[in-house]
Amino acid sequence: MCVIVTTFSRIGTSPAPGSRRITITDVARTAGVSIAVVSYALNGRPGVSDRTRRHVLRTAADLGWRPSAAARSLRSVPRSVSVQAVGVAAAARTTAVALGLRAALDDAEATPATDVVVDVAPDHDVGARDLEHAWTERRHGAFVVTGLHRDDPRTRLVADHGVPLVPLVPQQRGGMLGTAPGSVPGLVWFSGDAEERAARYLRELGHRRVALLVQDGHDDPSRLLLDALAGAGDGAHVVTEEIVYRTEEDAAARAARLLATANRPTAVVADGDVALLAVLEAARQRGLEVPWDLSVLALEDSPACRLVHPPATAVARSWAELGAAAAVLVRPLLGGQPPRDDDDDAPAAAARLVIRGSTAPVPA
Amino acid sequence: MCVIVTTFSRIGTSPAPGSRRITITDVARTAGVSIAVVSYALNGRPGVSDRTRRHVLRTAADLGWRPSAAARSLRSVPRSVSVQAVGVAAAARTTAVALGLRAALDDAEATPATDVVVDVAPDHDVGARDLEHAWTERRHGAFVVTGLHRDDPRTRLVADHGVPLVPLVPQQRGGMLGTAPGSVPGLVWFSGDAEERAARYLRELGHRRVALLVQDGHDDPSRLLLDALAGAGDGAHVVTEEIVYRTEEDAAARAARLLATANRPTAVVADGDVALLAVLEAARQRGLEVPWDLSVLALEDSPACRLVHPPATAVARSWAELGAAAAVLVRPLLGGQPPRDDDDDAPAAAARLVIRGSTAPVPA
DNA sequence: TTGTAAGCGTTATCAC
DNA sequence: GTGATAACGCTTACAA
Repeated sequence: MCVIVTTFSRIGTSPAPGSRRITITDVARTAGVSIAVVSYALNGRPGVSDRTRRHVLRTAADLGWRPSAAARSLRSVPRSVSVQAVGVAAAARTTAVALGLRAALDDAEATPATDVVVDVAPDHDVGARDLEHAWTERRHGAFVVTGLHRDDPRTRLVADHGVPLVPLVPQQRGGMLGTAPGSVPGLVWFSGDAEERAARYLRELGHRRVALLVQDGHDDPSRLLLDALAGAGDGAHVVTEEIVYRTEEDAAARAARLLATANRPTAVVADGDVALLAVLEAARQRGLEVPWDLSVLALEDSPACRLVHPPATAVARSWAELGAAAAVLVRPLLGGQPPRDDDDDAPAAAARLVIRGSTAPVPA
Repeated sequence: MCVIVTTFSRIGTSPAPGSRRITITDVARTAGVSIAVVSYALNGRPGVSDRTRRHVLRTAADLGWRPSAAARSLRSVPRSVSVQAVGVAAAARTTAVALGLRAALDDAEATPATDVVVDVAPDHDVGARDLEHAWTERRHGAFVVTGLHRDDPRTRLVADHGVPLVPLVPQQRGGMLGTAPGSVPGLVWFSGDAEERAARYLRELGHRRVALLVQDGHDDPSRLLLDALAGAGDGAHVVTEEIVYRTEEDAAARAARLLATANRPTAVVADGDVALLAVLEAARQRGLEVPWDLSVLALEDSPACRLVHPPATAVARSWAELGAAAAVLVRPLLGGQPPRDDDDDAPAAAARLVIRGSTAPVPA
């Protein structure tokens, strides 16, 4: 990034702590050119002879020059991206997005390196405030958000403050967000119809009473699933029930209560590891054997899905892949260009249904 | 933060996207004072009359002024902290640290708000490079790291580049890091002797063959536990075995193999959710009943520990609390002061052993 | 108590 | 192709 540092001249040359920064002025003086030339050379801009450019690059590397993020941001769009995580529950997902994004951005031969950071907010409202502040303070050049839901306070930011938002939505296009009034430009979404396939799969297995166990305040690919379950096809009516939990204790309690009801669901959809484990434990307590007495389907694949018994059928979304796809939208924003408006070729990552052992036909 | 914005005058006044930033110059002009006065007033510095200060604050709020992070960082230490997460596995923990830290930093009446971000690196080496770059580019004022292990490349950064590091170590003081050659100043650690208590507990239950299932490349509170298990007390010798896994598949395979051995351990210590679930499933497969046939102890409490059956005995560390404790060391760094050297009153958070149903005496 | 002005390290616009 | 030089928004001596 920035400069391919031929580091041999710096071996053991630990810059005395507290010593003055090395600036392009130093590089210019050492190289015997003006700072303008150094700037051009360092940024790979035309207008410098190749000889000079090489010389400058060499000098900068020898001196151990590194750009000052602050000075740079003072004039142009900051070369950093913030990915927002709302709540600890979203940590793993957001981390994956950040890793995918940084890998994709690094790929580019683009000289100036970009920094990808995660902003972690306790809830959606604080998250919205975070974004507004970070943007008005010009801390980052682009803001990636996940877990947008209908009426998410963060949606308004793009209209109200012009925040360069890149929303990642866990659903295929045409979902609620694409058509909502506060529609946001520059969406990135998952391709494929994993939720619909999951719904069809459950229907085909004969399930007619399905419950969803979802965490409070979370985005709802669950809604897509509900719609798909309800939206007939073969005419058979599916009774659905959405159960919202807050803590894992709560999840356990609700799962237990759910399975204790007279006509309990024949299938339960869990929105994450917590819900999954809660359902499995509730089933065990009541002596229900998964999948024969109860089918369980997870809406987010994870190591836990693969480790529990039986391994859980799950919708697998590669958040890292989605983060990488987001790079296409992030890059122009960092270049100071306006967000793309043509949804048509919005980048996407594939979501798919992974069938494992936790789902089976309804017992006869 | 910064200013208590009496927002009534901004209702509906969405600053036209693309409009020029509001700077202290604007505030100064509107308020009819010089920019120096505005700066002093805004930063709560002495040298401004109360009347003027209120007037300036009021004007800034009315105008919707927000500081420019870049311009500020250009002269002083950036008012932002980076918390580094190495790998997705550390995501939840790091997120908790960040939340705790930001809560603690917000608490302070300190006028200038601080931004806490998470830097997520795929591995320790990239993490070290990240830190070096972020520091030489002066992106943040302080860097919090967790999961330091012996010979961690990041340890050298403080000596080599003067990086203002605040390491969080998951052990009580006097552990390996405190005495290692590359000793780092300004540690924050957990108080209490949870690992030793865990070891003592297992010994008291009669366990003499204990295995540890730990992820590759992770920090080792496990080592503390091993030492404590080995370090006698009652003379009885405890045979320990450390098993390192990489992926969750690997964990499952190794757990299965471990329990299939002739004289399998009577207790297994898992370093996280993945290891815990792997062991539980391996036990189930072999028809071993936890805790009667096998005791399981987790080295990191989590929702999963509370949801599995039986609920897992675990060492509970409040990473959020530790993050909050770190604020004490972070604050002076953001003020441009040198790191504290007196380990003596290093802040700490409590780690404790939570005994649940997954551990029991060795069968007679 | 307030104002003026010199930086901070870049980028960008000019002349040369 | 290259070199001065003016921004960028803020902090901080120092002068008034």
